[in-house]
Amino acid sequence: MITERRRGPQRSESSRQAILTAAAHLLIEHGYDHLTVEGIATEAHVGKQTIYRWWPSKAAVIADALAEGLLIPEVVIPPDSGDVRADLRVWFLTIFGFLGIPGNETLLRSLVVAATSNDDVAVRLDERLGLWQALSGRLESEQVDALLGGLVVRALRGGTLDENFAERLIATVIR
Amino acid sequence: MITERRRGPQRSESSRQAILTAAAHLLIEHGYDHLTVEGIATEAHVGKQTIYRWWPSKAAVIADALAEGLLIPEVVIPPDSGDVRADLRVWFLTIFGFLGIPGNETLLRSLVVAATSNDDVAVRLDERLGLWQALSGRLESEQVDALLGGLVVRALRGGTLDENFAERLIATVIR
Amino acid sequence: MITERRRGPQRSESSRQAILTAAAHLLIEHGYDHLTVEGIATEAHVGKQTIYRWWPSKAAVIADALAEGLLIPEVVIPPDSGDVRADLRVWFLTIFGFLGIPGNETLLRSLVVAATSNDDVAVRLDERLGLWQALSGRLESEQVDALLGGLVVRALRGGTLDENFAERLIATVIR
Amino acid sequence: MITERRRGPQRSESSRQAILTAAAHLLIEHGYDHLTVEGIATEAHVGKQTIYRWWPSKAAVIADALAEGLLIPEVVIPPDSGDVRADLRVWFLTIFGFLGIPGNETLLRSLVVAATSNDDVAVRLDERLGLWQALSGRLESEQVDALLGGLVVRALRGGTLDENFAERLIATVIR
DNA sequence: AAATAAACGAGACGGTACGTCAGGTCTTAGA
DNA sequence: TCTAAGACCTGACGTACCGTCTCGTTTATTT
Repeated sequence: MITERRRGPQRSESSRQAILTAAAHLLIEHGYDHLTVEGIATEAHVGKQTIYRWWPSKAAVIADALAEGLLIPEVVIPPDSGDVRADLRVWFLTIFGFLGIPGNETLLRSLVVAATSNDDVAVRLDERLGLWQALSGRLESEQVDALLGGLVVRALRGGTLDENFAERLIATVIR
Repeated sequence: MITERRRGPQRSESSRQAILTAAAHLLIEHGYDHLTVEGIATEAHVGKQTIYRWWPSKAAVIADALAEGLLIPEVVIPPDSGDVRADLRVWFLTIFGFLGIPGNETLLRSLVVAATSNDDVAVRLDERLGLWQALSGRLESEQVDALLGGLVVRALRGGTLDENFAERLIATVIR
Repeated sequence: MITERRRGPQRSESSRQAILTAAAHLLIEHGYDHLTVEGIATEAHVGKQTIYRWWPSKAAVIADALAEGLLIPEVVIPPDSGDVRADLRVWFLTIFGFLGIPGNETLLRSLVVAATSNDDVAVRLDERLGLWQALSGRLESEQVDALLGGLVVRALRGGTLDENFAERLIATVIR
Repeated sequence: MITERRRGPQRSESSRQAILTAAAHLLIEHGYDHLTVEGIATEAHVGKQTIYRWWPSKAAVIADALAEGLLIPEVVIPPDSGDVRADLRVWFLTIFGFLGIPGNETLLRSLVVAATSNDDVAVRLDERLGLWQALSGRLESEQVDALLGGLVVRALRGGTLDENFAERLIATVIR
């Protein structure tokens, strides 16, 4: 197979990385509103045009940063142990651990806003959370909606996210 | 007892109404981003300062517009018929009816973004949706979270919102 | 007569002065190209919009700075002594004195470029030079053209501007 | 004598021509400001670097375009008939003919701006106009300055350029 | 013939400035 | 003293070009 290569300079991988890293950092630090393309460009030591050349909007940059794992670490998707409730318990505790880190509640709000405004972000966020992959075929879609939605609503309301809540939410939705 | 009245003109009720109406109209028309204080002021034939004098942010204006019922009509909260599932079924269909109106999916996104960014909006939105009032004492909090979260996640994903989905979500969460 | 006054704040005279002063300074310092609206705004401690609100282009700002005498000092127009050649001799020497100051040859180039590109600047520059006022009615228009044009062409070519040249140019054109 | 030839391809004459032609066309069409190196490169189907490799600035490109006769056609310099005034009359009418073509007044402004900003352009423009060649040794330098300057000042002011004006300017300066 | 090197078209890069929009504050005249 | 109007400074938007640099190709001269 012939790899068709353009003539002329290739896209700079180092700039791409710098942009995504800067965007992730600024999102975590200052939130989605307050996130500016100029700020990203400055922090990444990059021209603004280099961002606009490759991404249509700052939301698209965030979507890529998500996909690269710069915002949410790889969620451990437990192997199918056969016991769905046990698998879910592990998943919830992982998420809770992440959300328990100071500042990450703000990050969650930013990501919800971004995902609500931009479908790409929504898709990447879903991938990151890994709930669908973990449960594909093992649960009905409305069960997944209820689990994920219940978690997010609880978190945004500032409710406590502990083992007890996980237990009760799982018990509510499964069976 | 003497009612202490300030000297000078009082707050103009007509301006207040004009501002809330304009804000609601512009939110529905153009979405939460693209909603600007200047735009509201212009549409309401009001000085910008008149907005800033009485509200700290555009989110606060939206919170008031919500409270006044300018964004979501009064949700019919069915009387406690004794049958929680039947009551929920009515509630879901009312909400689905509202979300089915063209443009209201965009409004939902705007409201989710606003509520995620601002607690006042979140509180007013909850009031409007009426789920908590309807079910206070009749369901566990994680059940309400699961129902509301499930609905919102489904709607934001663009999934179909019909009687069948309501039925299955209710069946999942209750019992 | 009733002076109809707008409601709201008036134009800030201090900002206007700061803008014109900054523009004059930057033009003298760096030349017409290299003169930027952003630079003027920064030096004048003024928002860019305040410039764009009142002037359509940087050329218009320069036209006003010229009119205010911030670029070329009041040219002494000698009273009509009856002897046109003597009056012209004084005028030329005044101009030569101005052009002899280091940096002012660059300023001349900037002004010629600005005047060539923008009619307002041309009119204000003419006013400042005062040749027309001084000689209205005493010379034919082609004589004035020849005197002014001859001076400018000579100056732009870098030719020496001294009493001798003035004498010869006057002798050429008058009589 | 050995012609020292580099190894590798020679400068492309077709690219050089395309660049000068494009520059001339764009200058005539859009004026000196609005003339961009990128625009020239695009119109000439040439890489930007090919321009920067051979010319230090866009002014230098214009100087070459002038020298090639792409902006001002060959001015017919009348043979020395012995009658300077008659020779000048012919020269003026030729120039007036050129300036009378619609769009060429704009071109004149562009050329004056370019010549004022860049000495090479000034030299090439002088060559093109041919006034100096025509009159070398027959007139004093201040006479040439007065003739050329008078013409340019008149033209830039938008004054009419006709036989009558030529006659009077010549009469003013010669004798 | 192979190796070498410069010129070419394309266009990505870090930047500067553009002209516009909006934010939140301040000022004025009128009610 | 509240209001409508709107000027002010600030800062971000998305675009246009700058002048430099980097590719992969083409072409002409050594070796």
